[in-house]
Amino acid sequence: MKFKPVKTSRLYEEVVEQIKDLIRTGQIKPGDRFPAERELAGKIGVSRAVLREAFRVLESMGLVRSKRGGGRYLRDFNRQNIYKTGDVFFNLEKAVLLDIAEARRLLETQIIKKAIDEANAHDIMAIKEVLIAMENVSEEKYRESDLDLEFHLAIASATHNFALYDLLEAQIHLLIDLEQKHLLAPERRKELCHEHRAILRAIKARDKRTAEQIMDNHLRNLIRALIDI
Amino acid sequence: MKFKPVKTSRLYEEVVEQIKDLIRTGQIKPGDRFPAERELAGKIGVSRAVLREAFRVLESMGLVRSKRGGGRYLRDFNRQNIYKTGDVFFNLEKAVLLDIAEARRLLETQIIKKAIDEANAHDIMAIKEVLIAMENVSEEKYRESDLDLEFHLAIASATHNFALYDLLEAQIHLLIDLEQKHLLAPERRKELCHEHRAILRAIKARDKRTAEQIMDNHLRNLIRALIDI
DNA sequence: ATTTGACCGCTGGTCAGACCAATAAAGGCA
DNA sequence: TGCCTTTATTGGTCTGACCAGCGGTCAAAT
Repeated sequence: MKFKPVKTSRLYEEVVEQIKDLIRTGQIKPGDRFPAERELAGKIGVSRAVLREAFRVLESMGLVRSKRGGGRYLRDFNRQNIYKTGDVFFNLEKAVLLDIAEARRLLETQIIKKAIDEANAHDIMAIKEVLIAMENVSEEKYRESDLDLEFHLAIASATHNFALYDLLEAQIHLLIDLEQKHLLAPERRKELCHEHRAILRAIKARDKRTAEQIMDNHLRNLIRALIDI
Repeated sequence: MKFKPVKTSRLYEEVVEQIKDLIRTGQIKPGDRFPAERELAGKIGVSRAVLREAFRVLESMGLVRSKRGGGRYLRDFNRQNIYKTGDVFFNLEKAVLLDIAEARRLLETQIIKKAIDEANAHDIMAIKEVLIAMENVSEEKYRESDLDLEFHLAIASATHNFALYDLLEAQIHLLIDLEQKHLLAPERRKELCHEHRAILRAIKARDKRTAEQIMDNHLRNLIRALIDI
């Protein structure tokens, strides 16, 4: 039996999203001042307390600066740690995405080598399972799931270094909507499976050079596709 | 003239810190329930509103789970993205620190190569300036500043890829108290300058192999020191 | 004896209104 | 013109109130 996710009943979360939308859509730009607390609360239709809770969260993410007596301002967050800001940037500029994808490529070429050093039979089995699932699952289910990403994370997991895992996870998270768009074409899926299989083979053979090379190429393809979008 | 950090005039921030302390010191362990809102507010001596703002922040970091009618619980955050949880873990276990340091090593060996590809004269000058400052600054000022870290960040900056920069910055931030402890011995400082100078030389010569090798060794030293602690 | 359902006390969620403190702009004075 | 005072505005905090979900109690129904 499967049930649907229950709706979140937290007002402040919704408010956070609304404010993030203001930022995303550029209705408020870095340096701009937000409407006064009381006014904004009235417009959104929540109490001051709820609005403040929302702003606290944004504040702790470094997006907003509050000045008593002054007002609230959107900080200049572009040149700021994107990994804390999180999912504000749903539509990152292309140049930023390219940077992230490139960083991921460099990261994963290291991860695959480390994984080959550290992986045990159990790890390899886990990777294999993800791959098999990806090869055999129905078109529809594939579209719903992140099997491609899971494959990469399974490898990161095999490093037995959770810092590397977290790093890659954060990286992938920022690229996720992109992947969804690009990686789901049926013919691309076949290619992916092919490349994944080759990677797994190299891992099994403990062949670092080959594995690194395939992984590197694998991710360069992603970057190339990104450029074409 | 240097001044001490100004005391934060935000109550909720202080409360966040207090709660983090509860977590750090293990007075509250994953799965445990927090005291009821009203009770806790009374004990800390703040209003409910302030306490709630603090919990919102912790909640948005994934540390706490609130259940209406149930209570607030500390989540099981060890197996969770450490880069969002941030500075909760001031005293990370050694194994975790080793993971982070290792991840940093792998990251920086990539960064240095990328930097050599992308650095322009201005970037190199910036790196050089940090190095010179580190060589000439007085013992006392050195102890106060993060010149060693700045050197590494200057290199990351030379990649012209801000994702890489952010990644390294986050990584370093997690190790910062460690560095402070270890890197400040006067004799170690000389070594560091020596190694840094060699790195800069390799960058100028666009010699990737040498640069990578020195950097790798540089960071392996850090890891070794970590093990000895 | 077991199930059902109403009830009650606890918890977090939300609200409205009040006052304080820092800020910035308007106004007054030299 | 330039400095100082005043004042309206803004965020910061507190209080007390009520709502809504959760879990246990306990009696009525089966």
